[in-house]
This record gives sequence, C-alpha cells and structure tokens, in this order.
Amino acid sequence: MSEIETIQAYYAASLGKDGQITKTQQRILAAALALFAEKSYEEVGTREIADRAGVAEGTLFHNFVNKNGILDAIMQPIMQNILPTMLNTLDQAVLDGDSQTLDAFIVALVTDRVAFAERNQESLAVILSQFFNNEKDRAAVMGMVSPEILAQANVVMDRLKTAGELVDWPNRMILQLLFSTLGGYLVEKVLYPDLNQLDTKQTVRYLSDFLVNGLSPRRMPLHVD
Amino acid sequence: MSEIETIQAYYAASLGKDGQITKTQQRILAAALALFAEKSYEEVGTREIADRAGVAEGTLFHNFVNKNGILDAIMQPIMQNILPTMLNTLDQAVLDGDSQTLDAFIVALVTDRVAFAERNQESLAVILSQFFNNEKDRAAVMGMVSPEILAQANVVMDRLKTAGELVDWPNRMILQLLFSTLGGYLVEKVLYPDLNQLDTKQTVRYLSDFLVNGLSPRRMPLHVD
Amino acid sequence: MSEIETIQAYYAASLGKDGQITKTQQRILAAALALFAEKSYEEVGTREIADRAGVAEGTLFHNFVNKNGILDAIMQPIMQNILPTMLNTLDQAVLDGDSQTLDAFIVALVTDRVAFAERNQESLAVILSQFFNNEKDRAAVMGMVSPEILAQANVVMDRLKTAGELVDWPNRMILQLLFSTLGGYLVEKVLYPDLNQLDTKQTVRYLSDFLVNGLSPRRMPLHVD
Amino acid sequence: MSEIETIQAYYAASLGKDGQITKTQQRILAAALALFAEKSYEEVGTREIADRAGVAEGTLFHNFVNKNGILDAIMQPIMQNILPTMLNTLDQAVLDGDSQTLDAFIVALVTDRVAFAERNQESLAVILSQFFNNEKDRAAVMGMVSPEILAQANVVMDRLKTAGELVDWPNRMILQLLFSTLGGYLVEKVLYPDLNQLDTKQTVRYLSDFLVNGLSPRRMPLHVD
DNA sequence: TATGAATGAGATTTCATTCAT
DNA sequence: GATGAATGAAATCTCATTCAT
Repeated sequence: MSEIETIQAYYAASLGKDGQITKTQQRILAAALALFAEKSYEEVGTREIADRAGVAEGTLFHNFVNKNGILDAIMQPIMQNILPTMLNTLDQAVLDGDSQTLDAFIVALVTDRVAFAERNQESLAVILSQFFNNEKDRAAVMGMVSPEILAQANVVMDRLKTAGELVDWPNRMILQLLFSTLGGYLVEKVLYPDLNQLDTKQTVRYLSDFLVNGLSPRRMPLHVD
Repeated sequence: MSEIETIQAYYAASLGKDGQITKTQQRILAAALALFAEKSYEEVGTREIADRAGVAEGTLFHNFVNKNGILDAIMQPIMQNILPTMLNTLDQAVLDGDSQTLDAFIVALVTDRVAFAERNQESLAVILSQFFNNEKDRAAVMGMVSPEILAQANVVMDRLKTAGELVDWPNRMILQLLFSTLGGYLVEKVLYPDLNQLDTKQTVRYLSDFLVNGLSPRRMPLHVD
Repeated sequence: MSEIETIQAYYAASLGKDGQITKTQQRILAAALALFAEKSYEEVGTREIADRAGVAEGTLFHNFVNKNGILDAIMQPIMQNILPTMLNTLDQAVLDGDSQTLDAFIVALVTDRVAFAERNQESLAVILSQFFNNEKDRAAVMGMVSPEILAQANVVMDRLKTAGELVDWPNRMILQLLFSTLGGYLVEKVLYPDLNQLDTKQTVRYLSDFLVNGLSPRRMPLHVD
Repeated sequence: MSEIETIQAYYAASLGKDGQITKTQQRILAAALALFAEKSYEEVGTREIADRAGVAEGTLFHNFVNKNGILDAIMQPIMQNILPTMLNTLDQAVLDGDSQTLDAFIVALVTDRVAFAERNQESLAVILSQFFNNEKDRAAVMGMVSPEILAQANVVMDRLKTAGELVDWPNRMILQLLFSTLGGYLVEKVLYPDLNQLDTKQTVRYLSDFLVNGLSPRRMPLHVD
C-alpha cells in the first residue's frame, strides 16, 4: 500500500528503527482517525484519544509532537497521494494507450478515484473537514498542486483539445468541473456512507458518462442571453 | 427580506420594541460573520468577536443566548433560503414556461444559484465549514430537504424524463450531479474569491452547458467493463 | 514613590482607565512577590499565587499575559530604578557640591543604595534569584546599563582621578569593587534579614569607610610577586 | 583529589567495583554541569541531559537516584572544598609565617580563591544559581560554615586586630566585606567570562590592594552624620 | 442596555521516573 | 548495565459565561 509507505517516509523521525510505524502509533492514529471522523478535530480532546487508544495521555506526546501532529500524521499521507495519483492516472491514460480518447481518460480517472475514496473514507472525512475549516490546511491541500503538476495537467488537456476530444473551454474551468463531479461523489460517500445504494461499478458508469458527455466538444453551443 | 424575518422570528425575545434587529446586533453579526468566514467557528473567540464589533464581551450575551446563538443567527436565514429557493426555481422553470426543456430549467437554476452565491459568499463559507464539521449542522442542512420538497423534485425530474429531456438515471444520482456542479462552483467562489477570472455570465454559460450535455439522454451509452 | 509610578508607566496597558493599578492586580502582585521571594519563580505555581491572592486562577491571566508577565511586573520597576538611580546619585554628588571628594560621593551613594535595599528587600530577592538563574534576565539587568550611563560613570570617575581623589585603576575594576561591596551588603540583607544586628547608620559608616579607604589613591603600592 | 573522594563517598552505592566513577557517570555529570551552568537546574530537563551525554534517559536513573542527585554530585565536592580551603588558607597565612601582617594574609587568601574560581567556573555558576534560588541549598552552603570554622576565623581576626593590622570593626562586618570583594570577582568571572580583560596576576593585585587599604586600621575615621 | 472583571472547568503539554527488554 | 517507550501527575493557559455596577 503506497499510503503506508508514505506515512513511513514522512514520519520517519518518530518511527521505530526499522522504519515501521510502531504498534502504539498505529493505535493512536486509529483512535484519532475514528474520533476526528466522528466529530471534528476541535471537538476531540487528547484525553479522549488516549482513552480510545488505550494509552496514557502522555504517550500521545511521546509519539507525536502535538495534538496537531496527530492530525498531520493522518492527513499528510493522503494529501501526498490524492492529487499526484490523480494526475498520474490522467497522464498514463493519455500517453500510454493507443486510444487517446476522453472516454479512456475519464473512465480511468473516475475508476481510480472512486476506488480511492472507498478505501479511505475516514481519512477523507477528516481532510474535507479541515479543508473547509482552516485556511492553513486549505493552503496545504492546494500546495500539493505544484506548478509542475498543473503544467502537466494543462499539457494533457491541450492534447485532448487538439485531438478534438475535449471541449474548448479554459483549462481551469474543465478542472473545476472534473473536481466538482468527483468531489460531489466523495462528499456523499464520506458523509453518508450508509445512503449509498448503488454499487461501485454502476457509480463509475454514471459519473464517467456524465463527465464524458459534459466535456465532449459541442456540435451546437447552448445559447444564454 | 426573508433573512431579516427569519432572524426576527428566531430572536424575537431580544429584538428592539419595533421588532427590528438593533444596531448592536447588526455589528455583532457582521463581525462574527467576517471572523467565522476567515477562520472557523471554533477558532474564533468571543473576545475577538466583541473586539471586532466594538462592543464589550458581555454585550454578546445580552443579545444572543450563546456563542452558538450568534452562529445560528448567521446560518438560519441562509439555510431557510437556499434550498427552498433552489427547488422553487426548479418548479417555476418547468411548470410556468412553455418550453419544458432541460435547457430552460438548467439555465434558470444555474443563473439563480450563481447569483445567490455571489451575494452571500461569506455566509456560505460559514455554512460550508459547519456542514463539514458538525454533525448537527449537517443534519440541519439536510433537514431542509423535507420529504415534500424531495417529492416535488422527483415529480419535476420524472416529467423531464418522460419528455425525453433528461437522461434516465436514478433521480438521486441526477440530483447529486446537479449539486456537485453547483457546489464545486460555490466552493471555488467562496474559498478562492480572488482566483475567479471569468465573469458571471460566462460562468453560467459553462456550467449550464456542461450540465445540459451531461444530463441529456444518450444516443449511445458509454461502455465500461 | 517613584517605583509605583514606574509600574504604572510600564504596565499602562493592563491598568484601569485612570492609570491606577487595580486592587486585584495589587493583590496578585503582592501574593506573587511574597511567594517568589520565599521559594523561587519556578517552584511557585499559578494555582498557588491565585490562592494566596484570593482570586481565581483565570484572574491571573485576565490581568497579566503570562505567569512570566507577573514576574516582569515585579522586576521591571525595580530594574528601571536601581541602576539609573545609582548613577544619578553619583552624578549629583560630584557635580553639584563644592566638595568634589570621594568621601562625599561614596557616602551619598552608599546611603542611597542602602536605603533602597531596605525598602525593597523582597523584590530584590526575586531579582537576585532571577539574575543568577536566567541568561535572559541577566541580559535584561545588564541592558539597563546603557552606554550613556556607562559613559557618564566614566566621566565621573575620570574627574575624581584627575582631582587626585580616586585610585588610578581601570574604571571597570573600580566599578566592580563598588558593586561588590554594595552587592554583598544587599545579599546579606535580602537573604538573611533577621541576622542583621547593626543599624543602618552604622552599616553605612562601615561600608563607606571601607570603600573610601580602599579606593583612595595609594601612597605606596602593595607588592605582590 | 578531594572532589572525587567526595563523590565516591556520596554515591558509593552506584560506583563501580573499584570505587571509581564510571565513564558513563562522568559523561552525565559533564553534560549536566554544562547545561546547569548555561541555563538553570529547573530549566534543564532530564531528556536534555541524556541527549547531551549521549546516553538514554533511563541511564541517568541507574547512575543517580534522582535528577537532584545529579545536581548534588556536582555541588557537593565544591561545597566541601570551598569554605574549608578558604579558612585553611587564612589559618596558615597567619599562623605559619613570621610576617603576621594583613598584607600577607590577604594576598594569600585572594591568590588562592582567584585560582580556585578560575579552575571551577562552571561548578561555581551552578552553586551560585542554586544558592540564590533554593532555600535548602542556601542552608547547605551556610551549613558549611561550622561553628568551629567561625571560631577559628574569629581568632585569626582578633589576633590581627591586636597586632594593629586590622581595623577594629565587628568581625562579621569584616567577613562580609571580604566575601563581598571575592564574591563580586567570582560573579563577574563566572557570569561574564568573556568580559575579563585583566590577567589573573593583575586582578589579584587590585583585589588585594583594595582589601588591605579598606581593612587597615584608620588614622582618622570618616565622619558621617 | 452595556460593561468588563472575574470565574473555573477543561484543554494541552511537560517531565521526572519506572520497568520490561 | 543500558535502553527508551510508557506513564500520569501537575503545570500553564483558554474561554464561554456570569454578574455587580
């Protein structure tokens, strides 16, 4: 699992010699993740985390610099995965395959991200919550979108446009629509996991279909006055 | 203005004799709104609100039951507007006009909601933040979607489907896609007001076009294996 | 009393409108001073201070930024008095009088500082303790010796040397000896107030006599091999 | 070496079989001494000591009963040396030599103590700091002045007075002036080792000269009204 | 009505010390 | 003997709320 590797890389300082997350750290992170997802970061106390993790309060601070350090340890690995992977997929789909079609690209993207969301519901709930709460975390999330990645994304979109596969709108708008559609799915998944009656395959089909049709070049533009 | 009426209804007890919001209350609400939008409810202290409003801390508690009461006074009016209006629009667009087309409906909806978002950026930022942070506020938002409104929405969508104007997907999925697209716009608008380079008219055009194309009935379905 | 004025000037921010230290602040400072003098800053808890002052713990932080802010409020006024006053005395004694003698100067200086120590035993105990404990407070004390004051002191000493009233040693050494003699008195006074059997007048006489004889120009130098 | 013997006596239990201080103990003491001199006992944590010493935190407690035990191990040897030696010197100077002069006595005393201070700067800084901070350590230091030693000192001073070599003041005052002058030197040496521009020989000369002149019998007393 | 000093429960964090390995 | 993860008591500080003026 790439996420676990990422955590290891990021928190090497506080990990055991062999580069493993310790049992205690796992228990703390698991307890905190569950609580942060249930309530919110601010509403969860360190005492509560320690209790749920079955360790002493001091142990939290032996293993993480801060209460905030625990939050970071939960968010960082996901944040370092979500966007890079997204754009990687995008890259692969277009460069590798013979079929340089919007179809292929979008299906690949949606499939991947939907699977990702399903695997990481709790962490994503925490990240979502922080994203909307805190200018700094928001900046951190946006900071993941490095200029290189953006440039890469632009290249891909420009190619698809040239190939007549993508509607000729500003790239930023296209990205926004892409994110919106995936994000909307994510939000429902994360906040109301129980409501979800459609299976994954079907969901991927709808989202992809919606995006492909929404972003294909137009035969005749809509008129708004 | 429905907002003012709502606040009045909610805080009738503490309003001036003439049933108006007092100057002091206005200053407190304005200060709190600005601060809650900048940071988050939890990160803003009552001291800070009082300072920004230019009143004493105690004055907050003469005018509102609670710190939470201030938040409520900010959220309530918007929450009682946003969804009802949305569905109203939907209703009007379809029932009133001769042109019972997806075009007409979506353009009307998008135009209205985009204008609404532009007028209420700060309040929406607060609501967004609370929505993702606080189970109860989330429930409150979702509670606005009363069964009747949902039923109404379903009627509209079914009609459009029958008229061959709307793709034949589950209504919940269609609603999700609608919300996603509008919500994505909202999020960008609200969190990154400075980034926005497209003017409103153009934005409405793109969003509408995207939705119409994405939700029109298919000639040939996309194949996913 | 110039000390009280100084406190007011320095802590104007946290004082009442009329520039007075409030009753509460007085009680907190008195309690803290007594405790810091008894034990040491580190060994005294905020709970303890609050209890002794008869206020709630939170009240401390309502009136002072910090636990350290309380310490500052105790130390600063003394620190802003002790050295300036010392050198002022020195200045007046030499410049004003006709008798520009070492006698006059030293008697004035010793008299003044001994009286000062007697009035401010507790505060001086706290400052002494901090001076030896903490690089920063030490720097703060030394920071009081502004270049101008030092220059002034040098002028005075040079004049006395020229007048054949002062031994021709490096000024720094002379200052050190002056401080040592006064400081030694201070330490005994502050740490063992009960031991003191000599009255103030007598003490001034001994210290002055010792200094005058020790710092008068030599007839025949001592030989050390 | 009397210091090592003292540590051995005090920590006999935790010493190696051969009664020697172990390498580990040396490293811990060295690290702690440096840190206590830099900051203060209270401000230095056991973690910090362990880090600087290059051992585990637990190791501290295998070698010393306490954090306080480390401090004791640093202070005890000096404390058992400083006063006894001082008074020993005093004794020798007067009893042994033919020249029972104040000169001889003071030069011997100053020379010895200045050399001592130069050798033990760091430890003395720690002791100074503790002396002013901690009632118990202060008592311990003063406890070193046993009645016998005091009696001995009084004998010496009385002899010098009888010989017309020492001013006829109360012995306690004379002792205080002696301590002040040496202490003032010590403080400067210990707190501002870098400021010191005079060499040791010169310093001894000044201090001795100052003391001899200050404490010689007067021809005509100073008049203070 | 408005004030702002006072409150005290509760939050996070530190740190000397223990103990299983 | 050495380790270092775990401990938990205690310390400092925050903050919504109350209440006398």
